[in-house]
Amino acid sequence: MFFSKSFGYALRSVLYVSAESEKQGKIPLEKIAEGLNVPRHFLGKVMKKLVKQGILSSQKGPNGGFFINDSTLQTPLIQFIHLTGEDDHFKSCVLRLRNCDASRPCPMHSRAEQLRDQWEEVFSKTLVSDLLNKDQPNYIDSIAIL
Amino acid sequence: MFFSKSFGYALRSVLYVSAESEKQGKIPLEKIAEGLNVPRHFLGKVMKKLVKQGILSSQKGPNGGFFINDSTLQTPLIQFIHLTGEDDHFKSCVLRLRNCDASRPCPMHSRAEQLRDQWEEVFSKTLVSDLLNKDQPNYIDSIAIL
DNA sequence: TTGTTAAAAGACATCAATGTCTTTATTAAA
DNA sequence: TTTAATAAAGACATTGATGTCTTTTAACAA
Repeated sequence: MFFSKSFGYALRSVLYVSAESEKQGKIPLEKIAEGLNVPRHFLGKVMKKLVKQGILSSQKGPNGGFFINDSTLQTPLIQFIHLTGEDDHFKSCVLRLRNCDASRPCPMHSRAEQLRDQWEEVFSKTLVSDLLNKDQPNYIDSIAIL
Repeated sequence: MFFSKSFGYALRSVLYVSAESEKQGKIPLEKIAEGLNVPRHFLGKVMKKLVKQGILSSQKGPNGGFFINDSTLQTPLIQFIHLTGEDDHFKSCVLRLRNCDASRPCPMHSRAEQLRDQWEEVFSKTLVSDLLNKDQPNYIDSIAIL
């Protein structure tokens, strides 16, 4: 029921950049890492994936940094699961049995399947924009402290 | 949405011992490890915890092994979560933020809380006996292959 | 009592996720 | 064109979960 740290870093970073880029333009890694209290270089690797996957854009050089693009706000959360390679959270058996499926269900199969399907639905239908609360004055605080 | 391997080993072992102990008496570690296709010595550590926690009993020496006790079949699945120290699956923030709670919710808080509560309820209400299907002739097969 | 069996315990190995540090590549500004 | 800023990439370290191997402890049987 737990996703990786990388997942959390990725989602929080996108929310951070989305929220901050209204005031400022591009946000450098340094600032994201400080703002979210996250290890800088490790975050760098996560950001790289976000850019490769097209969720964010980046630019090198002076005044460079990360910024949102046309798809950023419409990104469903399940994309962050793909990013961190945790897709099996929605597929694989809770007991980690290989040949557990509808035809050969493990004792937990049906109970777990319902709950997993609900998670998958939430993560497929919820978009980044749904998590952005621009009315909340201290929105950044809600994603800041690790 | 994923629990540890230890969790799976523990639950499957208890189901295995419960099912097998009808025919035979005590089940030695060796046989459980073979029957479930699980690394023997690692399983030994998991079994030790199951005994310490009172979910199973054990006896050393010739004809010894693991066997069920009065509480085994009435054990709720959440006990296996306690065993493997994964309680935070039901408590902690999906984004792993420390100060995320009802008063300072992260953007994922409410969505995740509902789903986590449902998992917790299933794991609290489902007992080992609910997963034992004695009518199914090849019940062991359903928990056997890793 | 002695030997054998099996759980319990401990020491170490492996692996993946995470984290740190350094180097390279690219872009804008001077 | 040179320099500085910044993302990208790579090498290595750390840590916790998992796995293997050996030693110790306890219980039954001969």
